[in-house]
Amino acid sequence: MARLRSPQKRQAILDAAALEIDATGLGASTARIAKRAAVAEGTLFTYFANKETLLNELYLDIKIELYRLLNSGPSANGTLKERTRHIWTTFLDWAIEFPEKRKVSLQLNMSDLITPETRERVASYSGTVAQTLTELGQQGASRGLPISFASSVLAAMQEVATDFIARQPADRQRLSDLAFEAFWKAVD
Amino acid sequence: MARLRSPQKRQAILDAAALEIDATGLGASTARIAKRAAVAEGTLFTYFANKETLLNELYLDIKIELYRLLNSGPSANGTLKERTRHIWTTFLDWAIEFPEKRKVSLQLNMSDLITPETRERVASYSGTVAQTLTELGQQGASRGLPISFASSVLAAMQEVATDFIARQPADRQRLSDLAFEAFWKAVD
Amino acid sequence: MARLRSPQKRQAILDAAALEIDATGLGASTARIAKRAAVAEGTLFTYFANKETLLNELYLDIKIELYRLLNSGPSANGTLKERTRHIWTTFLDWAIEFPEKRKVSLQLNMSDLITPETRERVASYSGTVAQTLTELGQQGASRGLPISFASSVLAAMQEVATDFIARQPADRQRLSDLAFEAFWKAVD
Amino acid sequence: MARLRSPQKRQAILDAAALEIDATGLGASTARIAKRAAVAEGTLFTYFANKETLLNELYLDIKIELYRLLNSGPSANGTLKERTRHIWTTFLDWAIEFPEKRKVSLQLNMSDLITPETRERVASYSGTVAQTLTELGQQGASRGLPISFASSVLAAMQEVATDFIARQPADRQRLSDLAFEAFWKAVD
DNA sequence: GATGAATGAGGTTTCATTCAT
DNA sequence: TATGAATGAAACCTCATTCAT
Repeated sequence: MARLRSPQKRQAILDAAALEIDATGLGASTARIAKRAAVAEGTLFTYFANKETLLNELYLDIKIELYRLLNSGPSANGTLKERTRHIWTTFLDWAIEFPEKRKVSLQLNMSDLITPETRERVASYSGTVAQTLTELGQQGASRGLPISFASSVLAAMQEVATDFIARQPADRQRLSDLAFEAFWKAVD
Repeated sequence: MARLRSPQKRQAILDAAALEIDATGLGASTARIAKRAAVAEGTLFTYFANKETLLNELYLDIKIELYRLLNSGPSANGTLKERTRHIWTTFLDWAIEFPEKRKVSLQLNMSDLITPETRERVASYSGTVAQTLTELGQQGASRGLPISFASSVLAAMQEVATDFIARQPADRQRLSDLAFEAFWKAVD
Repeated sequence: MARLRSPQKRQAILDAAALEIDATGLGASTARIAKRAAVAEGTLFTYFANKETLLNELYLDIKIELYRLLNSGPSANGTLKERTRHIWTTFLDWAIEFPEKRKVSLQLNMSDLITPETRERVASYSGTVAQTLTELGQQGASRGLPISFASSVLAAMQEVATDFIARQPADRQRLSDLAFEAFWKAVD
Repeated sequence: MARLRSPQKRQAILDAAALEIDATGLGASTARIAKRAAVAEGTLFTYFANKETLLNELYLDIKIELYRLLNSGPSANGTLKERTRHIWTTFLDWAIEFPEKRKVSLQLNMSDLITPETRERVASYSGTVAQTLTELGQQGASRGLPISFASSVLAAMQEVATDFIARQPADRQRLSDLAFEAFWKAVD
């Protein structure tokens, strides 16, 4: 048997890519990513066929991690508001802890690089969160609006809240609470 | 920089840049931008010192145009809700009419290319809109939140609404109305 | 007006390509070709869109020059044998004088790089030579063989003769004469 | 080099190399050759010290096989024409049956990769064919020409005939006969 | 001022070869 | 011996910018 492909090395490349893209944008060079991951330039391409694939895998990796967090905890139990609140809090915790992942995810999402196939793969990891978001879209206030409208508003307001908390970390709890209540009034 | 020969040529380059960036991202080459603007590659650099400057000027140009629209109409009169509604509608009209400008503005805003100076210059064009947004941030529901929170929520929900209208243009009026009311509940 | 693209520079690149390919094969790098032509690496690509195009243009360039030589002189006059003999001699002179062009032409012809379009363009330069070769293919000895058979034999024997003359340059005239007579017996 | 484990594996690599070079030229990568041979990338280098060695061995392998065929059959008996005709037919059969080997052999022969040592080793396998070719070169028509001239013409015309037969396989026998007679007139 | 050819650094990717397993 | 991950030089090509015309 030859050397095995190392999951750690793969992850190191993904992590390096996130940091590098955070620092310099989607134009971040594969050479710099490899260097930051402490592998040779060519090694990157034994783990990812090309840069586009690397970026898609990075997006998937980030989203899977986020969904795993969102789907943990007291999932199916609780009222809709409680479950939505859990999503809200979990997302904010993640976004504050890993600002580079959040930023990279947004940039990749906005770019034309993410393939429909990757989006499908991402969706397959949504788990019980999807059910909560669907319920959210069927509430009274969303009458006449597409089902996914409420979850889009949730995502948008999470981003807003994250931005403000990042600027005023000391007020984290209060900002999170107030922003969530504002959100809830919009969709309830 | 001396006074420039042809304002039309300058604007042609900015317009071409917006279209090209919309099509291929911030990595759009100056050569392609020049070609689309029907000027020589070198000419671009007589109007803009370098690519970064071009992108900053493009951002400024887009924002100025948007602010000009937002500040037109029955500005100071009317209730806060009416004035906010005017902003909402005007933005959506603009975003639907010029999707490439909206997209480019978002991409530039998220990138690290826009300098603090540019942001200041942008702010200097905000006009009476700023007053309305300030009032919005001082309303009851925003108690305890930063003043700019409400306007950030406004911007975020405008984006969400634009996305949904872009996908269902036939429902434009209804989606706009319902989304605005949802927004208003959040901040009122 | 800006600087004009220089035909000399273009030709310098083609010449450098021929020498470089002669020395190291079709894998000759564009960097080395550019260096030998005394232009920057990037300059090569302002004259030729890519390496494949460069090689096709090189093939065309070589063939055009050869056809120009073959079509000069007392073309339409003389017997078929005299005209064929003119082709024979002219080719040998060229092949001995420019061995690298001959070799590169053979290598390119054998590779899969030359497009049908290039071959058509080459054919359009064949001029009166084509008429002579056609007549050659219609002679008695070629009965039952494709028309182009005789000209293929001519080309093949020219190559053989060139090889021997290259190894025994002192016997040039005699080898050429004897080889031509051998050829003529084959097709007459 | 010690005795090699598996002659089959060695031959599989050589066969794969021929096919791969036929498909993509001398630039064919060792990785693809190994893959086609169903061995690991590194294994290729346990059988051949490096790529250049592999190509030399491939050339030798092809030539040995061809000489083995040419030297089979009613070798020493028969007239010179009959023996030459045997070479002619045998070569054509081989070239039509293994077009990729013929093409690769030509490409390698023209490249600068084949060492003098390899050419010597090839020559050592020529067997009784060498005698026939020598006799051919001593015939009347070749007076004044190098001894090897006739055999070079033979090889050249075999190539021409092969090309035409490849394009008109239905006329194989007739084309072969006529072309051989044309050849014979040249050297007899 | 306008042009676009010229530049060479830097981008992505391939590749022959090595070497840990 | 066999494997295939690891390597980094080198390949082709793009690009922002300069500058001769």
